[in-house]
Amino acid sequence: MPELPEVETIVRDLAPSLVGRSLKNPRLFKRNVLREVTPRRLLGALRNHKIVDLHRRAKHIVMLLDSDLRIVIQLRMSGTLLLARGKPDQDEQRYRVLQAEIGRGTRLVYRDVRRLGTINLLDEKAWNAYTERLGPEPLSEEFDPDQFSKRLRGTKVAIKKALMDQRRVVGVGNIYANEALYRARIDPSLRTDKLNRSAKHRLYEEVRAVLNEAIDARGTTLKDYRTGTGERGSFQGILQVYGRGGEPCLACGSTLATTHAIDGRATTFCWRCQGIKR
DNA sequence: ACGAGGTCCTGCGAGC
DNA sequence: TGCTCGCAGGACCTCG
Repeated sequence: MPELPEVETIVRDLAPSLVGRSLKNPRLFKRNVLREVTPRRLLGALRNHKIVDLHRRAKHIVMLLDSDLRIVIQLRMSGTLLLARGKPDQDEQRYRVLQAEIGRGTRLVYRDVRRLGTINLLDEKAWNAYTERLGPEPLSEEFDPDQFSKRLRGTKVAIKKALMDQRRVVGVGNIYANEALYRARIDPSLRTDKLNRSAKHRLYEEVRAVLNEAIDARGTTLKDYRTGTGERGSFQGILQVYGRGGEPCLACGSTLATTHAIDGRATTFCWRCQGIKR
């Protein structure tokens, strides 16, 4: 679930407690989230190095250590990284994947119900090679409508699928793709090469607006997502289309529809506002 | 270059 | 109550 706003919220919450610190007693409970790295190497890196920076790139949490190594966490569907104190509750015990102590009775916990998330340990070269394949950050200052337009070139896939393609632009997943397309009044199934200049410009604006608003609301909690301090986000109460199939459109009152025709993912839209032929 | 579909996982609600 | 099925925020792969 976590998309850009959720990952950004977690990183902002955790950075003050983690940067400049080293972790103690790291423990790995489930090993199938590890990709290229072995448990031994991961735990060794956590044990022996201070955290010098924590930031977000795309939907990844990047923890830079005081070597050229970084621990890269991709939360995917149900991963969450948070600080916990006191006795771990049942859920934590059941779903924790990795944890480490940061002192004063506080621990850093990576929990993941479905364990589709991934943890990697990459040196600078491997990280650069990886991140170069990803698209630009939609909230960066350099990201302008022109760059967005260029990124959408050369494909006939549905605009919703292109928007979620992390090689074109990063950070947008199913929830915010639905929201941005609705807000920009664009048919999610429209071929990307058929979007006119004005539609692309509206989409650019709405992608940025919805991501910023979701960050302000500390993310969308449908089920598993928690902020870095273990709380629920609040954007789920502000969603206009996602999860509202069968309910009235907030703008025109038409009944919102849900389809799985685009890439097999739930797409909810308004026939009238998004100009879709029945 | 594209769409379709499978894969990694567990939980949950619907339907019987 | 208990079962089976399909679906859930993501990203990767193969096949035709």
